[in-house]
Amino acid sequence: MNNYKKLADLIFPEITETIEDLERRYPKRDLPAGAKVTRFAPSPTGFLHTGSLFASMISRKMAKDSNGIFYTRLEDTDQKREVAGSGDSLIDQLNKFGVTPDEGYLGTEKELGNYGPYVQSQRADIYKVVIKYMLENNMAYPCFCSPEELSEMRKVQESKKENFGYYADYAKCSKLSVEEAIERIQNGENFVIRFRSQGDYHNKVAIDDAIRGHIEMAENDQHLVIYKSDGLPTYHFAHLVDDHFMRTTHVTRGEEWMPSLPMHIELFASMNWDAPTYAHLPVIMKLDNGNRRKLSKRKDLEAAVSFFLEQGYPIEGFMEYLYTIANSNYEGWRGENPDLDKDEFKFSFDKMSLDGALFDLAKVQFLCKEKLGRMNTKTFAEESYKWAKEYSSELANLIEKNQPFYQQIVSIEREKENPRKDYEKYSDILPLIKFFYNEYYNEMVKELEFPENYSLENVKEVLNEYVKVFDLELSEEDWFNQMKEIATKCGYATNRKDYKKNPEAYKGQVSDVAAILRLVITLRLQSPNLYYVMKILGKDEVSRRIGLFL
RNA sequence: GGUCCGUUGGAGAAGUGGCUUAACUCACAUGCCUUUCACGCAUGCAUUCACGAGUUCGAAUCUCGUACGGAUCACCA
Repeated sequence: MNNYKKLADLIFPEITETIEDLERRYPKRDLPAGAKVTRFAPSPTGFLHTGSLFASMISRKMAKDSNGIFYTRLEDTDQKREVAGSGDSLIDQLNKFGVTPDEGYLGTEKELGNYGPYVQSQRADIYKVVIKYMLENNMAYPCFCSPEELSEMRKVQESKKENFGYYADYAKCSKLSVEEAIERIQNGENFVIRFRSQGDYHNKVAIDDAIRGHIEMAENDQHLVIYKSDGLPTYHFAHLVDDHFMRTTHVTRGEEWMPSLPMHIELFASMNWDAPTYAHLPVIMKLDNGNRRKLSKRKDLEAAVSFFLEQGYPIEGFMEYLYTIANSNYEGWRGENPDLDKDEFKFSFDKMSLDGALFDLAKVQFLCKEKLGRMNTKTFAEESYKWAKEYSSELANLIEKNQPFYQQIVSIEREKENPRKDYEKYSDILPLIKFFYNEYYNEMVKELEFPENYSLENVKEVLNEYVKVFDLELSEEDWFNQMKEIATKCGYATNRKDYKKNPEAYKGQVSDVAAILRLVITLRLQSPNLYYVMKILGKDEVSRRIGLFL
């Protein structure tokens, strides 16, 4: 037995499986030509980030468009940062946005597929098989350097203006003999395992990125840690092993990973494995004091996907926005195909921009207003109720009290060519429809004040005239003719042109007459079409409200 | 400090040497329509593509330099 093997057996005596065993256990996937296998691999450190949703949405779409597989994997190798329960909420939120995995981690104790386990902390033995192999072949070695030594080393490098890290002559433990390593381990010293890089910083590696095209970077020469003292692998090593054995073809991830690309390339090459195709996605940005920076969960509400859920932005509208920043030709396609499902659009990597888009809430709002405005009444009522049950008990109670009434309210100026678009999110509903409900009206009415240009006498005069002819059975046209008659009687112009021509001759115009009625009935200067509002409130309630003022 | 990436209006962008007097979408402004608001319609909003130099009959598009912005350099992912 050679000494490398002895070292490997000393560290991992329990591991008897080989790489070949793993290759057999996780065979190449049987998929149609060109099918992409993609993944979303979050760490359970909090809630779903908008940038992560963006990346996972693209991964899923790429797989779907090619009849491939999109799977999820939980990267929980950092126990310190782990937030209990966040794995489940990650999956839950992903599903809410329609980014549903075909395979993989589906929540605690739930997974689907033959390439698992899909939770990294449960894959320790798999990683160990590969590390043992690397140890046996002197591709990796134990390192006994303490954190203090390492930070000391970094200070030296900083002062000498050299590259930071564990490489070349700085890689002290790479120079240790196997015999010495064995001895120190037998003495119970703490250690990690590092990859023995063969790279030379002065050479270049050529890499093809699916989005950025051909790039050249310096070769990796860092002896990175692959196995931590807690027995778990680092990200880089888990990426190598998992994406190989899960047979990932395309790794789509944020551009913050670009600098570690040479490292990953070397890792794959050292094992003689084909590296996946990489696609480094632009990061969504935000303007902060004139500078762009990454959307930050700490500073920006929009960075957490839960914000949009809580506010009640319609999922479809929000995803529409993500699509427009993902592929530059999407908006044009949407313009030509307003009625097709967005899934029918085919994504391509070369229509992705290279620098990150500034997150544009105004555009999200526009798209959401579009979606909500064009929903039919039934869907709108259902969806808003679904939202209310989860996020606004106040609205939910109101709806439950009288569902048909609620449907009528939200049906105003809906299901027509140019529908009304006054909601951008479900949380906008309640404040805008409160006045329909007596319990709110009776409270709010106490605070009503007429604007200066409506004197008390004028208000009374108009209301008195209206009471005389009050009739809700009329057609909209006849109803409006009543308004005009009242206008004439009380000294208002019946149309805008007359008033503009000779403003001195009138108290105002019909719109002022309508405004008086509107104020009394809705307590607001703006409301949906008054005629419909009154019809929905009904004769009794409308006369009650007018009566209150007279 | 090293390395990599990027730079077309307020935002997203099209454009890859002449068809560009720089598409389209959002925002903004003005006007029209209108019982208010929202909708809708119309018009306006980069004489110029970060800057400088070069190549060319011709450059937003090619080359070089400068500036600016971003990412990253952990036993975090």
